[in-house]
Amino acid sequence: MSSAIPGFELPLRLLLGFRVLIDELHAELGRQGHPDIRPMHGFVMQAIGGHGTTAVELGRTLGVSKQAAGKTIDTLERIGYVERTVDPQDTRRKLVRLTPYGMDALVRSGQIFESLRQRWAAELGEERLDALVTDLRRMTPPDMFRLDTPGWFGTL
Amino acid sequence: MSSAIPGFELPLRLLLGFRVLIDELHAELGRQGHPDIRPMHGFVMQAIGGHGTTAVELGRTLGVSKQAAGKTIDTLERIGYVERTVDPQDTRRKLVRLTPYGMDALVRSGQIFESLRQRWAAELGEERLDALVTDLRRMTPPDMFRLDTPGWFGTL
DNA sequence: ACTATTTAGACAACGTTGTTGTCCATCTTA
DNA sequence: TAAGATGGACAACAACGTTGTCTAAATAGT
Repeated sequence: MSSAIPGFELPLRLLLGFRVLIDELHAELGRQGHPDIRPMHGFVMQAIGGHGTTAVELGRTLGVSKQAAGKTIDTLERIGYVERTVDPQDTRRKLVRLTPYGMDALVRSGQIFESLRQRWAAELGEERLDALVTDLRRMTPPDMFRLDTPGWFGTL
Repeated sequence: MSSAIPGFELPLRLLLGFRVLIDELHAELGRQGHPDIRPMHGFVMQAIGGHGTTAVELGRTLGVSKQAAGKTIDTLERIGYVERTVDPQDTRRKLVRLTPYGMDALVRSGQIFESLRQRWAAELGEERLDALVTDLRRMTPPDMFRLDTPGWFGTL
């Protein structure tokens, strides 16, 4: 299309593919009782994981400051996806844990992603989809959790 | 790794692949005389294209408000990548055009993307890379220029 | 031709999310 | 026990998005 130079297409298609999956995820999450969740939140909850974390730790995982992580936690707490509890071992720390509602969103996200993957497999064939993921795995860093994308794009 | 559910990997790898390419692009652009350019700017300049545009038109292309497009143009103007000229046909309109410096960045971006693509081809094989792009083209919308990604991610 | 509507752009106010700097309480270490 | 490191909160600021309002200019309708 408008980009005559073929090199432009590779990054754009990667981004578009990501967008399509995320948009479909959130459309479906909205139908399944999670209308307020935003793309970023899924990443953050994935980073929080099942065993909980702290603001500082979360900031490190996401590649943002502890203050930014704290604000995101504030938001997720406000809409009911996480809760803060004190750490009896270390009174300074506040453990951030997913609420049952948050766990529900995370589980559903996994299921929806799974069904989206199956849709891609039905369209492309399991073999080619495997090849695609395998090739991407080969060209990308091994630690999937460099999720500092919010902010990485967009800031001057 | 941490995501036990395989469906999570597909979107993350797509995003990671995009990130790797964009990060390498900007590292190289920095070396080639464009240290101040940001990921978003490449997209915007690509959207502006060779024949110029206006703030309203640019906003529509990028999927943001005309005010947001105007602010981005302000920034690009300040750092010397675009210039505004009046439209003699319509005195209300201000045509936004790439400066020679901006054109240089766009041309270099194309060349760098091209060499990155070649690196991927060397690693994966031309055939598999073609298959990857072909498959992504199949699963993504045809209009590559829905570049409203700045803001789409990240906002509550 | 005159008026009414639409359109382009500028300006202001505001919300969100990131940053850095500062401060205090608490844990760790020497 | 004293000194340093760490977790978290608070404030100030910057970047970038939004909506609303306003003016000037082009276009449409009568």
